[in-house]
Amino acid sequence: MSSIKFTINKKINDRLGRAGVLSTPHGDIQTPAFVTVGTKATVKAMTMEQVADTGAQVVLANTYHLYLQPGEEILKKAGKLHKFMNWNGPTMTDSGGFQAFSLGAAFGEHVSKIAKGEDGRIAKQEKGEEVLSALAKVTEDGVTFKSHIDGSKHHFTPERSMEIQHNIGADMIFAFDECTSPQASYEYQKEAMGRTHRWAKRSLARHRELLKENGEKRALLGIVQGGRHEDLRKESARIISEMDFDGFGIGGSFDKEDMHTAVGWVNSILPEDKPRHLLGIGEPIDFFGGIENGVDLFDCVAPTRMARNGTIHTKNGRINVLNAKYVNDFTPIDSDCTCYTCQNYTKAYLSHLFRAKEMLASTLASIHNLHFTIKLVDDIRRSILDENFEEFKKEFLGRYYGNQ
RNA sequence: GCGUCGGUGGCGGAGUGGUCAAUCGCGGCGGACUGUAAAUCCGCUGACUUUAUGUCUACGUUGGUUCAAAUCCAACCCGGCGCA
Repeated sequence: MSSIKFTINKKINDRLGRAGVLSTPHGDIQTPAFVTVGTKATVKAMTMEQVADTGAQVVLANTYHLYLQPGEEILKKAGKLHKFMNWNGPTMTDSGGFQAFSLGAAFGEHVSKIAKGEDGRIAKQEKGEEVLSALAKVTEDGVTFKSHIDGSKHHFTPERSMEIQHNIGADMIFAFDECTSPQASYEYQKEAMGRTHRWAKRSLARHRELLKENGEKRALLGIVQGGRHEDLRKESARIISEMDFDGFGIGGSFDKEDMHTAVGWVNSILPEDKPRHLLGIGEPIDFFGGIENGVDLFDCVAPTRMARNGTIHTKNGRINVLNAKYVNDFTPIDSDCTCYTCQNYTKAYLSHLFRAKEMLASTLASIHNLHFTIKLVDDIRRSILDENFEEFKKEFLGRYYGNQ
């Protein structure tokens, strides 16, 4: 029996989208929901009380980072992730599979998992070139990482990822997968996808053994890959669906233009009664496209990373508070926003903090962006329940992107 | 007053006869960021325009040496330090 339970309360007419509740051992998540990223068991620049105040329901940490520092034994001794980081709500961990990409093909390159326009350069991995700077190397057995902290070598296998994730102790964990570059060829995407499927099976097997051994409650989500190719995405969705996962992640690379179409291919195949998590996606426009195509959970570093770099969301689009025009702007970021930052501080003050390189700048901006993002997904959820998703989508997108 | 060192772009500071509108850092202006290698990274930053292997004005001031000076010489102005 699964340790999580997913209930659908309402669907969008003629679409894959739905609003529901995902019950975990540490509480319920109203879906669709944005999952706050706290990679190293901390949401950068914020205390967990501040994270909770933004409306966050669930936090996701990373296996690779916590394995390197402070190490799984410390997490275990601390009483697992929840206790260690002082977060009593639901948690997730990513498997380390994304680092096969970010420390591998993407290392030292200006490549994101989202390809924009005709970004069709050939990836190094398919030219057979050893990338001198790469810190990750993929084989059938797993991924060998060179620590970005001290250069030491570490080998991750699906089995090892499961062991570490059980030691970290999140409520929902992910199968070990390979995230590929959008620049990779069809052949490479196919090869990597096959490997991810074999790793999914191994992850599931080891996860089951560990559940028996430790008697704990933990859900495992399998990950669909296949890049931007329809046949691969559908094949992956079919194969991963056939395995007995508690839920699903949709990972890998996309073209910005047809990301949501690709998500739709996958979600029309995945079983309807289990939750789906679109990995690493989180710009405002993406939530609408993802949700109407059947996504229940999103996680993304964008809100907090952009905040630390001075880019802030407003209902009228994003702004860079470092721009000269905000030096003398004594109004809040967003007059309607109910977050702590908007209730108490002005753009001029944030501008000053960023220019002076004061760390409070990161904190205040993160509070706002996180609140904005979480609330946006929550508003979409409400619009599904109120049966006015389309109106809300049109209104929000018109205002947010219309002024750009 | 004498001696001595020094005066370079918004600031700090390279350069010590030609390839110098002048390394670099800071500051300024703008951009990027999508399962966090990230409080990071990338442009631009004398003026003008047809934004170019383009024109012009620039290295305290004035004059000189030289084919050629930010770089050498002289005087002057200003600043630091030392001695009176």
